Amino acid sequence: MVTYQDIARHAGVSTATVSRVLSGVGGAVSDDLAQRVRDSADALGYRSNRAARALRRNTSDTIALIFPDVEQPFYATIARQVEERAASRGRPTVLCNTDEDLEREQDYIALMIEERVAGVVLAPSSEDVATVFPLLEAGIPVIAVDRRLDGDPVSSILTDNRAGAYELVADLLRHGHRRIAAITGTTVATPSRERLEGCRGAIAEVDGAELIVGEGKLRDAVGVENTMDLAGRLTAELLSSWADPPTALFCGNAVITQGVLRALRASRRRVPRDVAVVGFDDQPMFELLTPPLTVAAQPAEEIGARAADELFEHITDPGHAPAVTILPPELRFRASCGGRHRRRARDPQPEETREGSAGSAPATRQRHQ
Amino acid sequence: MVTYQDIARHAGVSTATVSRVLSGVGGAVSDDLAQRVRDSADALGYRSNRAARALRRNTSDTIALIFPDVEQPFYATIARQVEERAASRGRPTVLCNTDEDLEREQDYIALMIEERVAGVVLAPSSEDVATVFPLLEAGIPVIAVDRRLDGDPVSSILTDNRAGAYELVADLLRHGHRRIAAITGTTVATPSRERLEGCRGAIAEVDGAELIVGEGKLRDAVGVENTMDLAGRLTAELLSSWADPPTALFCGNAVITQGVLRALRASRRRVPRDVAVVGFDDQPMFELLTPPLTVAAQPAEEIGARAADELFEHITDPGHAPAVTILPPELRFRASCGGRHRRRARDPQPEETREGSAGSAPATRQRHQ
DNA sequence: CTGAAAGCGCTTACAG
DNA sequence: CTGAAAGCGCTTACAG
Repeated sequence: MVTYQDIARHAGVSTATVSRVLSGVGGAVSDDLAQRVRDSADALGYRSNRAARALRRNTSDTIALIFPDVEQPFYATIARQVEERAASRGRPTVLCNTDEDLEREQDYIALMIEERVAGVVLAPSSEDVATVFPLLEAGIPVIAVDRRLDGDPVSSILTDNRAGAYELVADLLRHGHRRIAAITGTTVATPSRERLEGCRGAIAEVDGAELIVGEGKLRDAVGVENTMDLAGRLTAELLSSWADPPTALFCGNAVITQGVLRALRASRRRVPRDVAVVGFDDQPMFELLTPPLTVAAQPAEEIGARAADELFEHITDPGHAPAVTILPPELRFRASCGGRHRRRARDPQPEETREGSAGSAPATRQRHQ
Repeated sequence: MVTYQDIARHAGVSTATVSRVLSGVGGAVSDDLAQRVRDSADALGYRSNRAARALRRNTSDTIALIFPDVEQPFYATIARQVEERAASRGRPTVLCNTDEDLEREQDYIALMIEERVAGVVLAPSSEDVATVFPLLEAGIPVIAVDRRLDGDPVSSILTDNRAGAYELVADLLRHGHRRIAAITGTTVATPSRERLEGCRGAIAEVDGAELIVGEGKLRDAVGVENTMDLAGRLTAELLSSWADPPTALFCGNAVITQGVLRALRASRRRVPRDVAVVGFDDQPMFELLTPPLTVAAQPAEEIGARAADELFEHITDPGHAPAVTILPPELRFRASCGGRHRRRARDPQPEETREGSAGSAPATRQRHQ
């Protein structure tokens, strides 16, 4: 193993000079010496030792991702964006999946502190600020994505969940639906809470409209397959065990949507004839279903890109003030709520797609002092 | 910051004893002292410093994932499995996306060596063994997934690509198709190469059958959206620019399948009436399409689980011999190749699903010395 | 601009 | 079983 010692001897300089040249910090070095150091490093086949650097600097270059589950495409996209930006700066990215388990979240946070990571992109499983205390205490910058924390102690970047859910339910109401069931995940975290608020807001504006909330039942959902199954089971219950079953379903995210659609297929129910369906989150295949699904698409790439950019700003400037960024979802009205877009499956027509943005475009940004 | 020094003073022992107790290695310690050390560590709120440990041991606990793209569900599933198993051992997992770019792959490997990672799970972008030389030279265990390297210098875990592709194309042939186009990604890596071989094998058994290979055009595909677009464009070309266009399409993976289906929808082509489609890889939504899609599903979870288990064995026992594990895909014959399963879209019936395993179940395992 | 030297927090022969 | 002490490969005041 080649060390600074070896390079210093080879180039006839001190290890301090080697460090200044190869790490790029600690002051200027004359062009002459710098070149000699680089040549010696190349000649000897030097490879840096990041552990030694991290020990000395008391921080690594690593960026941590703490998410519920990278198997969910929404988080995979964010992970991809952050990782790409970190890599371009020579920073490794660590991946942690919490499955919405608060204890695992705490364990991962402790582990990341032991790793002295340079920063964390976190989709917290609750809005309890205590979650991030250890990180803030350790002086590690945190950006929340998809979710926020009480009082917004750190920057958050998320979709306008209320607006997206409101528009989806409003579309169901416009199509005449009055009994609408919302199937969402754990309501402890931001998305379910805000999306339900959006649903309720739309419902409240129409006389006789009613929202059936299938919340909570998915609280123990772990993993994509399991979540789909639980969503499907809940769907079956809702549609069969009520004297007056809902005529439309609001699905809280893409995984739930898939579980719901699978359950409807299994019980031979047709969309939208038997029951209308709208969903938060889009997926490439949702457009190819018969009928195509009406959804609110989240700007996942932009959330990831902004999270990375903002995290690097906080790393560079620890005094950087936290801000909450709320990005508008893209409403994609297709044919799954019935009426307007309905057509015979055997006679496909080009689908009308009304695309629009909900919420105050392009983004709401709140600065905190 | 609390260090071993502080704990040693507090407990009235040496730092060597503290290390033996808290790291669990370096020899036995009397119960009495051990308890005092643990109590002191708790009392002082000790947090370990993994950089210091890594520097001293000359290896970190970290497991590295080097994949084309975690946005592809297949890799996300593997990442999830490995990460989960690493976490249960207190090991962080680093995520690297190469986009099949050989230079980025080399850069990531160099970075992982700088990190002194404990092991690597790699889906190499080529079969060139030179890829893993630096890792092997650095004494870092490597497991290849989804792909192999020439001469199999390291353990590999992958699907029986030939068998899966063979069965899919054989089903198309059984349905009377004779001009079949294969749309695959880069052919430098194992999956495309082996899947094409499987296609050719089935074609060769039927007189007058012909395989049109749409390979290579997707070589520069970067990212999920871009790959879908390129696959779609290639589909449009194949179906329109030929005097005698193919009547069936073999899609090399789930991303390509989605791009192909999107292009068929855009050009108002119906499956299987206008063109039959089969795909390697399954997705929850593929079953809900009209008609449901015939696919060869990969055991992604098992690949990830086995990769993790085998990697830990190599870390524990550096002499562990490399082995190639080939897992059978699950053939899911649905209705997208026409005939048998065809039904009117407005009159859904429970679909017949013939599930079977191709290849020599349960797994082929070759030991190398 | 450059170097000598201390030290980051651990681990590990070595001696007892 | 336990401790004194060296040292892993860097970085960084400090002095010149």
